[in-house]
Amino acid sequence: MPATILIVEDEPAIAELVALHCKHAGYTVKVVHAVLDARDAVDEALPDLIVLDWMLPDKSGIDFARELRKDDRTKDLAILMLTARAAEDDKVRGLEVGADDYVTKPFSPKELIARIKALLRRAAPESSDEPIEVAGLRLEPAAHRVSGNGTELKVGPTEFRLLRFLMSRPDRVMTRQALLDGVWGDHVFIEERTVDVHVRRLRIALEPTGHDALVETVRGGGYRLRKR
Amino acid sequence: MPATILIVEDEPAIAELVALHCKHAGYTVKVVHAVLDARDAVDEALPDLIVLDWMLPDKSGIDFARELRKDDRTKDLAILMLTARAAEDDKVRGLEVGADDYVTKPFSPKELIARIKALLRRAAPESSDEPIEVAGLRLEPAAHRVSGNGTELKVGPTEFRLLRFLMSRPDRVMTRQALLDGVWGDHVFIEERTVDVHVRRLRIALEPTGHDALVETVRGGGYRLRKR
DNA sequence: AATGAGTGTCACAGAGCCGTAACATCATTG
DNA sequence: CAATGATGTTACGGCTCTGTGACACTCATT
Repeated sequence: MPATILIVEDEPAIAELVALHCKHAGYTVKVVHAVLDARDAVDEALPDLIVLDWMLPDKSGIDFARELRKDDRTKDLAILMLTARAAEDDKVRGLEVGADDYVTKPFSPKELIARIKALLRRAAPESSDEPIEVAGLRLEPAAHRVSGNGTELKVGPTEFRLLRFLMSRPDRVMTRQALLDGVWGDHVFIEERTVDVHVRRLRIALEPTGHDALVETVRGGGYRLRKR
Repeated sequence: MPATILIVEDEPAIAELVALHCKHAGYTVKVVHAVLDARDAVDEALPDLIVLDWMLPDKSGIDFARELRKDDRTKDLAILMLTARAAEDDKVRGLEVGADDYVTKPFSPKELIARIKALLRRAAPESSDEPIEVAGLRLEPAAHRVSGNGTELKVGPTEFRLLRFLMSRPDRVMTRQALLDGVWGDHVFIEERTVDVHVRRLRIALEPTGHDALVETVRGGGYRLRKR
């Protein structure tokens, strides 16, 4: 049975574009243009995923996302936020208000669908604030703290996000592009080689643990965090 | 396997600039100056990506993009739109109907190439990421890792692809040409004997498993991976 | 203004990988 | 058994990729 997607988007052109691609991808689609209508739609039939614009006529998409997170019924609803480019990445990342993912406008339809699919596939939200433990490392998002084998590690901001991203998918080879997308955000123009430098900085930061080669290089592929 | 890029741009100076940078980045380039010519070019040889100017003499680039999206053959074609700065972001955002990304003029060549690279990478098809197990070997595409009887094996990039290809069709005799096509890609000019060398390297890589003759030679035929 | 941390980019060197040639060995055929 | 062709094995030059240190720039704090 096809998943249903609720699109909350003011601008008709974008709403139509998104709806078109979702339909084409085989999903059932419902479009509303304001938060008020969105509430009704959610009450009426719980969708599997909400594509939510950041800027809406009656209320901020963020507020609506917060609101959804508070309600038990919609607490685990997958939310994909649409943001304007002006809304800087850091801002968005800093405000992480419960959206499971976000896409900046203008977006590629292909990318949008890919992210929707990804969200629907994994029920578990990845940006949880729960501590992660992998390979003897412990990362606490809330406290912004990393420790390995009991000792606390000094990890810079970028390295922290990099490590978090790697730990969220241990044992999996991440291409430099994937890391750029996941750690720095899409639509950012940074040399791929820059990833190498931050990987080095991360490795140095992880040295006090004693374990070396926690972050492995896959030649021609990217990097991978050892699971154990 | 260089990707081919079709540039649809009226202004000669810009067309040349873009073409130059694309060529320099190793892509095959074709330049046309109007939508009419672009249609022919697409019909003749499907490009991997189109750099499309917003303003064209005979027809709007947007209309052409819409047109491309409707055709099944070109539905998933990567489109990078070039827009004048005058066309303000909001306008672009609103009207954006199928371009995968866009760059405003004047643009930095670096950014342009970065975006092109990103688009082409994203367009690359992802083959199944499920682990394969054959003859005591376990190959995990996502982790880019091979293990035999519990021990991890050190396998180079080409050998990895070779093994993956063989494991995906166990017990089946693969000619050297089939291996070249499947592992190296079609239309690659490489000596068939090179396959032999990589098969040897693969055999060496698989030695730690204890089992020998996992990769069998079929005289006059090619190679085959034993199923068990 | 000075300082220091954080970041992105670059250049260089070394390591690893690749395709090929050349020679050795094996299988098949007569 | 000799001849012939196919395959195994090794070595090597060239090239790509990665590690690493240095540097400039920004931003916040002093």
